[in-house]
Order: sequence, then C-alpha cells, then structure tokens
Amino acid sequence: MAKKTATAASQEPKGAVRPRSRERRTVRQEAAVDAAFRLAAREGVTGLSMRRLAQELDVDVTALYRLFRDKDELLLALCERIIETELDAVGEVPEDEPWTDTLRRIAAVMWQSQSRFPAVTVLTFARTTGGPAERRMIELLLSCFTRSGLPPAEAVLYYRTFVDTALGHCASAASLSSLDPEAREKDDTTWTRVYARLPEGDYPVTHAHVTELSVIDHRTIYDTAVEAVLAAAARTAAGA
Amino acid sequence: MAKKTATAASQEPKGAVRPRSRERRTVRQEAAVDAAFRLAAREGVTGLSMRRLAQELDVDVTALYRLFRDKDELLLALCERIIETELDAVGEVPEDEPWTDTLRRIAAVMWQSQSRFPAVTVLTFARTTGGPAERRMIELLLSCFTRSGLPPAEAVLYYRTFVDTALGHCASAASLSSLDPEAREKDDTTWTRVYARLPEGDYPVTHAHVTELSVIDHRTIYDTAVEAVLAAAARTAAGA
DNA sequence: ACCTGAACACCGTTCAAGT
DNA sequence: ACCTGAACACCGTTCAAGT
Repeated sequence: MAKKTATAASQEPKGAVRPRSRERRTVRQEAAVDAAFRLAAREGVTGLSMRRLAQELDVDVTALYRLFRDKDELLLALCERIIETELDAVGEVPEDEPWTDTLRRIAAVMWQSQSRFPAVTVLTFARTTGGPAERRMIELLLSCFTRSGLPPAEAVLYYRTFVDTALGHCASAASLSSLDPEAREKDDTTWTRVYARLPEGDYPVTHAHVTELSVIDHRTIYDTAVEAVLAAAARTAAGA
Repeated sequence: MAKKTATAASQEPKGAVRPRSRERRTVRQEAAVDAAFRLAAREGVTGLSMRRLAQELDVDVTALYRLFRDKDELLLALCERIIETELDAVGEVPEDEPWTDTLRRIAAVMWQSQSRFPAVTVLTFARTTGGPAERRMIELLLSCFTRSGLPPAEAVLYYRTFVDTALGHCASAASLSSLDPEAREKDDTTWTRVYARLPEGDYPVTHAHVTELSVIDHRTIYDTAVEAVLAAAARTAAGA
C-alpha cells in the first residue's frame, strides 16, 4: 500500500490529469486534519469521532473513509501534523547551541503540544507514524545525542529514553486534562479530599508531607524528569 | 457520596442483617473485578466492556451498575487491585535495604503489572484511586525518598518524578501491546520498514544508527529512565 | 469517479415494569 | 430488595445502489 503523505506534492512525471485529482485529495486530507484539530480542541477525546468529523466538514461519513483507510490512519495524520508544528517551533538549531539546550527546547515544545491538544496526545503518544515529520524529528534528536559525544549504542539508548520519558509525562498530563469534568474533579481533588485527612498513625510519612504533595505541579515534575535524563546522558558521554 | 471500598469490611455497629447484605455486595464486587481481569487479559482493551463483563459473570448488565456507579469506578477498582498485587510482590522491606534498591524492586514490579495487564494499565495509568492500596504504596514510596535524606519538598518532587516516569513508560509499553494486531504490526515494523530504507543523504545520522535503533527494547529504556531519576535524587540528597 | 442510505455489530447508561 | 427488557444516543465500518 503506497503511503500518500501530505507533503508528497512532488514533481509529476507527465500529464496533468491524474495529478490534479491526487492534489485535490491531499487538500481534502489536510482540511480534514484541520477540522479534526478544531473538533478535538472543542469536544475532547470522546468528541473526536468519524461521524462528528464528517458533520464538521459537512460531508458524508463514507467520504472520510475515502480519505483515510480507517480512524487509525487519521490519528497518525494528526500526530504527524503535531510533530510538524513542533519542528517549526524549534526552528533552526544554531551551530554553537549546546546539545542539552536544544533538547530542553524540544522538551518545552512537546509540553506545549500536549497542553494545546491533549486529546490527540492521549490517542497517539505511543505510536510511530513513519512519516516525514517524524523522520526529521528523529534525525534532529539523534543528532543532539551524537553531538554529545556518545557512541552509537548509547546515543540511541538515550535518544529513546529522552523521547519516551517526555512523551510519557506529556501523555499523563494530557490524559488527566481529557477526563470528563466530573472524573477530573474527583481525580485532582484527591490530595486534599483523601490524603490531607489520613490518620497520622497509619501514614506518618504521607501525613508529614501533605502540604508539599498538594502544591506540586506536573510541569515541575516534567522538567525534573527531563533534566534527570539529560544529566545521565551527559555523565555517560563524559565517561566514554 | 460515601466511598465503599472492597476492604471496608470493618466491625458492624449492631444487628447482623444489613452487614450480611453489604458483605455479599463486596464479595460480588471482588468477583466482578476478577472477571474483569480475565476478560481484559483475554480480549484486550476493546473487549473490556460493561456488556461483555456482565456476560462473563452471567448476569444482566444493569446488575453491574448496582455494584459500580459507572465504568470509571470499575476501572479504579481494577487499578486498586493492581497496586494491591504490587505491594504483595514487593513484600517486607528489610531495615537495611538501601532506598535505591527498594525503588528498583518497586519499578520492576510495576513493569511486571504492565506486561501482565496492559489493558488495565492503559486505561488507568494517569488516575488516582484514593483507595487503601494506593495510600500504602504512596507511604512506601515517600518513605524511600525520605530515607534518602532529601528534605520534604525535594522528597515529594522526586517521589512524583519517579512514579510518573515509571507509569509513563509502562503505559507506553502497554499501549503498544494493546493495539489491535494489524496496527501493532504496522507500528513495530516501522524501524525496519521505513527507517532502514531512508536515503543516507537526507538522514545521515539516522542512517548511521539503523542497527542500534532496531535492536533496542523497551525494557532497557525503562531501566535507563528509572536509573536516571534515582541518580538525580541521590545527587540532590548528597548536595543537601 | 464520486455520493447516498441503510445497515451491522457494537458501546455506556437509564428506567419503567415486573417478582 | 432484586431482576428483566427495552430503549436512548451514540460508536467504527461496510456496501449495495444511485448519478
């Protein structure tokens, strides 16, 4: 099955009839992806259905199935688009920028995507698209870790540890903010509702840390995790 | 709304009539949780529906809604059960065990849960149950970080960084293994299918790391992430 | 070459009616 | 006090039939 990516608007071999229709096809795919982002932002993870997306685009549901094989292919297209946006946000990497700083900027941009599009993040965080944006992102990330001086095996190990850690934390934040309001409320008042009232006798350590537990926010945790991975990579690089 | 947890079989005030029925209720809840684990293990994340669970238990769907307010409450009960099992697997913590070793054992046990029950992991990894097992787990984890010598704010910061990092990686592994077979196949052959064939010119760094990229496994990444967090915590503790 | 309508096999959840 | 049947408002996906 040939992959028809959005950026495949390359030069056409001959004749301008078939290409025209293929062009229109990718235009419609892009429009569908746009609409899906609007829908996901407005209605959340449960609102992002094929039927509702068709409604949003004012077409029949079956039209969507002519643009995407199934919902999974649509989700991967959304994921590609997010990575594309992230690459734009990162921009050019200055020659002399330390590798750790580049990675910090990428981590910050990933967090931004998560908070803008939690629904799409939740639905795709563990996936691989194989698309052009993902390829460029991998090239960029890997080049940071080779710049660090790590030998191939370790560069790859820390590259994966970095992305998976970042994506894992993003997914967990996104998953929390895509809960329906009542479950969300239940979840993030737990610290004050149950943990603040625990008997000191049974849970002495928790009891002693109640205030610290209730003030910590997810972004600080994310930064700490990212820094931990960068420090581990740097130490390994220095030792090699 | 009073929380009716499975372990709430405390002493009854007077009369043995109401307690009898409440007891039966928790017995049925436990049976439902057992069946849900069987179902999830057999049918995966899409198979774990209220209707199918009712079928598995040979009762009407509406009977389930008398045991659990909604599906979310059932999922939280499954999550509690997993934590319970994890606490059993960790067992007693020897007085003289280094705090990092305790945390390594907990991380290993969490990975085990993920690989045994990917469906439940995916559905609950970002949630808080507020239940008795979760409370004990938090007490255990926090006590490790205070044993390390970290002051309260940092102990809490690293405790959260540790759990969220571990859960994030577990969720990403679980999410991958709960994909339907064809999406799963598509996803984990990407490295050989697309990245192994990339033109060297456009993606020199990726091209140079193809073999390393294709052999790395998720468990090694998980261990690296966990060690990175432990090292960061240890360094902060030493500096304080 | 595209669109439409209708259907299939599912979901979570509720509720009136039975015993 | 419990159970049953039926319904409501949804899903993803397919397919014969139209133009």
